[in-house]
Amino acid sequence: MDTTSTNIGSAAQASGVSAKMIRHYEAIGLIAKPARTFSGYRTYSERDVHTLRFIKQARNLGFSMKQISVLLSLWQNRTRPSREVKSVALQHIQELDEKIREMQAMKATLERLARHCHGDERPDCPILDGLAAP
Amino acid sequence: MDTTSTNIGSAAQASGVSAKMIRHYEAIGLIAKPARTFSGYRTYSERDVHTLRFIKQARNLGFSMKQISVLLSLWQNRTRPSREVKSVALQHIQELDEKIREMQAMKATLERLARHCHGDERPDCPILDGLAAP
DNA sequence: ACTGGACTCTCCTATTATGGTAAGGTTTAA
DNA sequence: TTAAACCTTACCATAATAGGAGAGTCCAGT
Repeated sequence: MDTTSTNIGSAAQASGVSAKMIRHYEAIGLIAKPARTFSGYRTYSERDVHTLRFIKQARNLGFSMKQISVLLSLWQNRTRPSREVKSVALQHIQELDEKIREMQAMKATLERLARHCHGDERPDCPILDGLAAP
Repeated sequence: MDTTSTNIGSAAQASGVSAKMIRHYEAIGLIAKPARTFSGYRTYSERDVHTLRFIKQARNLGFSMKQISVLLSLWQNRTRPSREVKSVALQHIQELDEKIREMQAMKATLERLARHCHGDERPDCPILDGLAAP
């Protein structure tokens, strides 16, 4: 293996994607099957590692694998219209926003219930009452 | 089956928990095994339906099944200290808060990237650049 | 040259909560 | 009586990640 090619362990180290997940991404077709050494070890070029880092960054921003699949092909397409990239991003922003709002609503309800709960030895509890209410 | 006992379909209807999930909750031991008719149909009392509604409400507030399991036994324990209920609730609020913050951070980053993306026919795209950056 | 430890391979299992399907038995209303 | 609508169990699937088992490989130190 030359200097510009590494095995899965150091590709994982360098990209922040676990070896386990690299194999998984290969299995689901997100990334291409890498070359193998004579003995069957996967080998990754710096370009491959870069791709993995791209995936990792996208995961860190909460994109789904499907979205990442789209982003990857746009990234690798030199003639993409940036409109398409932006569309994926905006859609994800909207999804995030919805989830954030849902969770904020849950949190607000819970805080209201918790505020009225003594939180001591006594058994009466507005939180349970709230959950049991119709 | 008398008037105070229903089959799984109407218990689902009345509680908002799908029949599928009712069976599942039984399988994982969250709820007790219900009585059965001679022919094997599950029968649910109003109390059972009330329990299912409790579970549904807790799910709506984002509690995990494990947390709901705890909440259920506290609910059914007349001598519970409300402190314990409040503790579960506060923990969940904290979890929600963490997730909300994570998603807000993602959203902020994405919005920053998207703001600088033309979103037209041209291929250059700060969003992809951001994802590809080290 | 040998050996042990670190690495890799594939395959299987689990997670969380939910939905679907299939094949078969039951109840109910017309 | 029969057809629709219900119920039963037993599978499989989802999304993304992690863990382990058992077997093979690579390398550094002896």
